[in-house]
Amino acid sequence: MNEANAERDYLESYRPGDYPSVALTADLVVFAVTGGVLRVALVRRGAHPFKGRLALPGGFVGPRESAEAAAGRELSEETGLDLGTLPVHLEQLATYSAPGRDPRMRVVSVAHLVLLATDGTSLPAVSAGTDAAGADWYPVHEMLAGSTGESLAFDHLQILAEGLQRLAGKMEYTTVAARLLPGEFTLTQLRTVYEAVWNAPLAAGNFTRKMTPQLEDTGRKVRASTGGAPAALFTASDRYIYPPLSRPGQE
Amino acid sequence: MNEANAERDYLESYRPGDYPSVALTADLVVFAVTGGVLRVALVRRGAHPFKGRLALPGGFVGPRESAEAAAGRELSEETGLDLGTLPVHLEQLATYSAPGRDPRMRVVSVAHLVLLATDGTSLPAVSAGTDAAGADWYPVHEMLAGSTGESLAFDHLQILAEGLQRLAGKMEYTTVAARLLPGEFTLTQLRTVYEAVWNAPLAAGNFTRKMTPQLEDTGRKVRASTGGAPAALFTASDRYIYPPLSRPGQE
DNA sequence: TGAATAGTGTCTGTCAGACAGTATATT
DNA sequence: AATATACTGTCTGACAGACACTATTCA
Repeated sequence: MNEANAERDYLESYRPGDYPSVALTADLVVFAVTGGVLRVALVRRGAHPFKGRLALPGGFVGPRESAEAAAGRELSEETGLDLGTLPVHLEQLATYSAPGRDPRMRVVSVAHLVLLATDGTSLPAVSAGTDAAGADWYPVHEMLAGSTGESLAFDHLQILAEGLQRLAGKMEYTTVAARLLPGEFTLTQLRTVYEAVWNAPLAAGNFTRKMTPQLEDTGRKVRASTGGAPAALFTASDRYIYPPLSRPGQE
Repeated sequence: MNEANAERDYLESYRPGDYPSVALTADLVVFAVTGGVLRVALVRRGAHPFKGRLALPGGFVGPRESAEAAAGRELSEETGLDLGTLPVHLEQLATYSAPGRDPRMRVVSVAHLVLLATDGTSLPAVSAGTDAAGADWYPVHEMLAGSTGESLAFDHLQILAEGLQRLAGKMEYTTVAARLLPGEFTLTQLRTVYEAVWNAPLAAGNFTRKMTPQLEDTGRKVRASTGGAPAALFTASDRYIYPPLSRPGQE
């Protein structure tokens, strides 16, 4: 009997044993920037445990899908956004598996970072999914500073903090911040995103000088509406910035 | 009935439903540097599927432990090393959940990055665990270049590649490379680690100048054994290097 | 003394940070 | 004209890269 036959016979005779099994969920840290403020989509829990508390949107990973696929599916179910049409950035953050993190049962969560493109003024409506009494956008830095009076369910505050850390760090050496803006944007819009995520002001002139060679110039300019020179429109391809941007207050 | 009672009653009446469940494993990317070469611990599979192929060590996550705890447990079971005594670096890498990645059943793997401290010349013995016909150390860059003639089981080649990428990247802005060395080490030893991981030579003089202020000087010097000036001994506390080191060939 | 290694000094080009100055638009 | 915004120019200090040089050990 050759190896291929041995392998096929093995697979046919195999019966899953009593391996420890866990329920797997995909949780979402969905970021968007409006009004110069970084915001995260949170749902108000309508059921126990943590009834009435805010939580990250998420749901169970199906038996025939990856965690990433589940995250994308949850995103469209909760927000009505379609990953296929919109250029939505989705990446895996980390997995949270501490025993007892969900008082009901053994739940392991694969957290994902999602960046929604907005024009900087309006936010897509988030709809409450199952088990949720409502959903809305909340300012990230205020949530983490605890100045909103709201606390998050489960270990979701930690997940939110690590999501922000990932985004803020990645913006130093990539152009991923552009995923929070429409396909074409001005340098001022991009700088606003950086300032919202880093929660620190940046010098406009130096930002232009550093960022311009990292972007594609469309050659067109935006119609100036507020008085002032018309700004050039850029597009971004995901690329590495080298040497990286320096973040104020990091040292 | 108040909220606390409602929550308690809910938990008591709760019965786990038919949520999709998965088997969860913790896989290990264990790195060590000897002879100026970055090596990874791999086991030879003794059972189907992928019998005879090399694979990352790992095992199931128990019902009452986190993925990190399982990774530490597997590490001592497979290598005989104790996380409690040795300063072993362990961090989560990523979670791999593609359906069909294990032909037997639904298995989701939380991969972990482990850095073992060595003196640069000898390697700790790795013992084969259950289901393994053997275990040994293999050169990472050769494995990834495919020049060893060995191929890895499952999606472990991708996990290995992402483990190397994480380590190489983190070494730019932290002193984590010191976790691959004993508690006290010389700048030449540390530079050797950088060169092994980055697979590129570094200018010794400039490396010293950049690295020295990031480390703690013990004030003592190593006994020179090869002829040459005695090198100063340093220790490292995990800290951020700002601005980061620049990696040759990154641009 | 010669070889090998550790560490410092020096020069140059690049770039970040600060900020002034210029250009182009709206009102 | 006044004002607001976009962008460029300029200066300075810091630092990376290259490399020469000195210092300290072993054989």
